[in-house]
Amino acid sequence: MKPTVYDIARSAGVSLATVDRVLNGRPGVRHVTRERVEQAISSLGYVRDVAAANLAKGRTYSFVFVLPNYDNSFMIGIRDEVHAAISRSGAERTQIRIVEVPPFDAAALADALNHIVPDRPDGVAFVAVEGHEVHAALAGLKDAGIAVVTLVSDLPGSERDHFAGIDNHAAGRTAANLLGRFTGGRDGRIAVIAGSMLVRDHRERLEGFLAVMGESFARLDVLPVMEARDNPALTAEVVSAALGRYPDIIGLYSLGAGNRGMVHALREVAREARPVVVAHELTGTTRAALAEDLIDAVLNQDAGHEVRSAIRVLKGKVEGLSVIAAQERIRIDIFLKDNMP
Amino acid sequence: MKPTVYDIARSAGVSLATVDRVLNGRPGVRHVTRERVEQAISSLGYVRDVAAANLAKGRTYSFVFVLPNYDNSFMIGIRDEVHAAISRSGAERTQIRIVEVPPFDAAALADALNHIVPDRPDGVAFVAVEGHEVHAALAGLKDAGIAVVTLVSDLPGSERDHFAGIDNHAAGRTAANLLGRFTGGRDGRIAVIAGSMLVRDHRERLEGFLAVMGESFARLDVLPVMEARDNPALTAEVVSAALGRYPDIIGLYSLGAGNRGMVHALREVAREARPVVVAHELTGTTRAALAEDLIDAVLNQDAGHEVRSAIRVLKGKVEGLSVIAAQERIRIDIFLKDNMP
DNA sequence: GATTTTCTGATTTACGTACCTCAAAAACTG
DNA sequence: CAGTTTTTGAGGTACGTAAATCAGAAAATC
Repeated sequence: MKPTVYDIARSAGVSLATVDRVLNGRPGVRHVTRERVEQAISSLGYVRDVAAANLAKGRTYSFVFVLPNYDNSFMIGIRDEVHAAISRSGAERTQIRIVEVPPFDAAALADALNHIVPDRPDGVAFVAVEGHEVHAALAGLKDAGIAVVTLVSDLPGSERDHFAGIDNHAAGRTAANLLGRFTGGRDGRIAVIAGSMLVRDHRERLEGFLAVMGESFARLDVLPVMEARDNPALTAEVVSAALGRYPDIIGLYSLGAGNRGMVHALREVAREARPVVVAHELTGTTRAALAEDLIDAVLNQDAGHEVRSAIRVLKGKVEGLSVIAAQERIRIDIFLKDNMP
Repeated sequence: MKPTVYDIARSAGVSLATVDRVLNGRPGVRHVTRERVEQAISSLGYVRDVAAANLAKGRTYSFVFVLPNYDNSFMIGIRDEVHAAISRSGAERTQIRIVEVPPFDAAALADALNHIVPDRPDGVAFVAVEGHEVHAALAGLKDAGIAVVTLVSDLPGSERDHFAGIDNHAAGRTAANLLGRFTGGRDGRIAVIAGSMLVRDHRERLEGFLAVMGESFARLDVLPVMEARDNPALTAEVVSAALGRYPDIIGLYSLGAGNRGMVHALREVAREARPVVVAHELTGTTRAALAEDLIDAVLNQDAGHEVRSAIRVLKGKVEGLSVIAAQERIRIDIFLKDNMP
C-alpha cells in the first residue's frame, strides 16, 4: 500500500501537523524534528498524491497567454493549441486567458503586459518582441511575483524564467546542411527569403544558415537576404523576381512565413529547373508542397509542444520547482515527404 | 466557479444519488430523468474532476511491460523509460511491472504472456515477435479482458488494441530519400545492413527503402542486404568486408542496431572515401558519430514517447476511451548533427 | 525560577467524487 | 386496488492532502 502522511507521522513518531509543516515548508519545526520526518519520508518512499493535494488545495492556477493577432498558419496553430489547453484546463485546475496584441509592436506588447499586472495571474507567456519597453514590462511582471515564459521568440538578457521555443541558430544551421547536401555538389546560387531582419528568430536562423554555408558549402553563393514581411503576395513577387534574374539559383531557404506565396512562385518554374527548397513550419501549404515535391524539406517547431511546455514550466514555477531543461527542450523537427506526420 | 455534482443535482431538480447514477452509468434511472440530468450536465458545462474521481475511486491501474532482455542501446532506452514511468507511477495511480524475456523468441514471449493472465493486470504492453503462439497468447489476454498494446514492433492481424511505434515502411522510405539526395547525383553502390530479416521492423524498413530507391534513385545500385544480427562485432566485420570488396559504395543504410561496429569500421576509411551513412536510433554511439561526420543522418523513434503513449493508451482503454490516433502517432525523427537534441 | 518564545500535538474541516445503504415515492402489474 | 417492481432521495463514509485552531510541551531568555 502506498504510504500516506499518516504513515510518516507514525514512523517518525510525530504528529500529522508536524508532517504537514515539513511537507509544505511551513515554519515552526526544529531542525532535528524536521530531519526525522524527512528521514521517514525517504525511508518509506513517500510520494505526495498530487491529485489529492490539488483537491485539498483547491487552488487553480491562472495564466495569461499574450499572442500576436497575426494570421499566418503557425500563429494560428499556436492559438489553437492554447485554446486546446484551455478546453483541457478544467480538469487540470488551470485557468488560461488569451490576450491578443498587434504583431511586431513592442510598445503594444509592453502595454498589454503592464495591463496584466493588476490581475495578478500566476504566470504569463508571451511571444517576445525586442524593445526596452518590453524589458521594463517584463521586470514589472517579475516584481509582482508573476512567472514569465517567452514563447516562440525569446527575449535574451531579460529575467524571463524560461524560453519555450527552438534554438533558431541551430535551425538555420540545419537548413544549410540540408540545402547544401541536397544540391549535391553542384555550384550555384542560394536565395534566402526572410520575414524581417528586425525579428530575432529570423536573424538567428540566418546567422546559423550563413555560418554553415561558409564553413561547409563555399561552392554555393548565397544571395543577400530578401525580406518579404511574411506576406504571401510579396513573397511570391520577390521569389519570382529572384528566380528570373538569377537562372542559376539552385537552392532556396525560406526562413519565415509567407510560404504560400513562395509555393505559388515555384509552381511557375519548370520541374527540371526548380531549386532545392527548405522552408519552416509544417502547415497546410508546406505539407502539400512537400507532397508535390515543390519543397524538399520543412523544419518545424511543434506548436503543441511549445504551448504545453510553457504551461508546464509556469505551473512548475508557481509550485517552486525548477525547470528540467532537457525535458523542456523543443526539438527542431525535419520533415521530408516520407516522414510527414 | 467550476460546477460540481451538487450543482447538477440542483439544476436538474434531482438528488445527488441520481446524478451519480447517471454519471457513472449505473442502472435504475428512468429515461426522462436521465435526459434531464444530462441536459443539466451539458448546460452547466460540467466536467468531472478527474483528480477527485481517482481519489475517490482509489483504484490503481496495473500494467505489465514485457520487454526483451536485449542489450542494445535502444532497448536499454526503452527499459529506462519504463523505469522512469514506474518512478512516476506513484503519483499517477498506476502500477507498472516489467517482465523480461529472451529476444526474438516467440515461444518464450508467448509463455510470458500466458503467465501474466492469472495476475489479471489491467493492461499489457509487449514488443511483438511473430509467431502463432504469440497470436494465441494475445487472444488469451484479450479474452481475460486485458488491454493489449504492442510496443516498437507490431503484430499485424492480431487483436492488439494499439501499436505504439513508428511506421517502419515510412522510415525506410525516408532513409532512402535522404541517402539518395545526400549522395548528390553520383552513381555507385549502396550497402544495406540489417539485424535480421526475420524481424518485421527490419523487413518493413527494407521494403520502404528499396521502394524509394527503385522509384527515385535508379542510378544507385543497392547491394543485397547484409544481416549482422544487431551484433556490433559482426557488423564491423560485414561492413569492412563490403567496403573492401566494393570500392564504389557511396552510401550505407544501417537499419538495425549494432551501429557501434559500423562506426568502428567507418573510422578505418579515409575521410574522402567515406560513404554517406544513414542509421537508426539516436544513441551515444550514433550521436558521437553524427558529431564526427561519420554518420550523416540518424532516424529515431523516441523511446520515451513510445512508452508514455503505450501507458496513455492502456489507461484510456481501461477507462473505456477510444484512442485518438493522431495524438498517439509516433514520429520518425530525423537528426543531423545540427539539430541533435 | 519565572517568563517568553519556539515547537509540537490533537483535532477538525474542506476539497469533489464514488459508492454504499435504507427508506420512501412513484410507476407499473394484474 | 393491492401488490410488486422500479426509480428516486437522503444521508453517510471514504479517498489523501492542506490548512487552520488551540492547547500544551519544550526550549531559550532573563
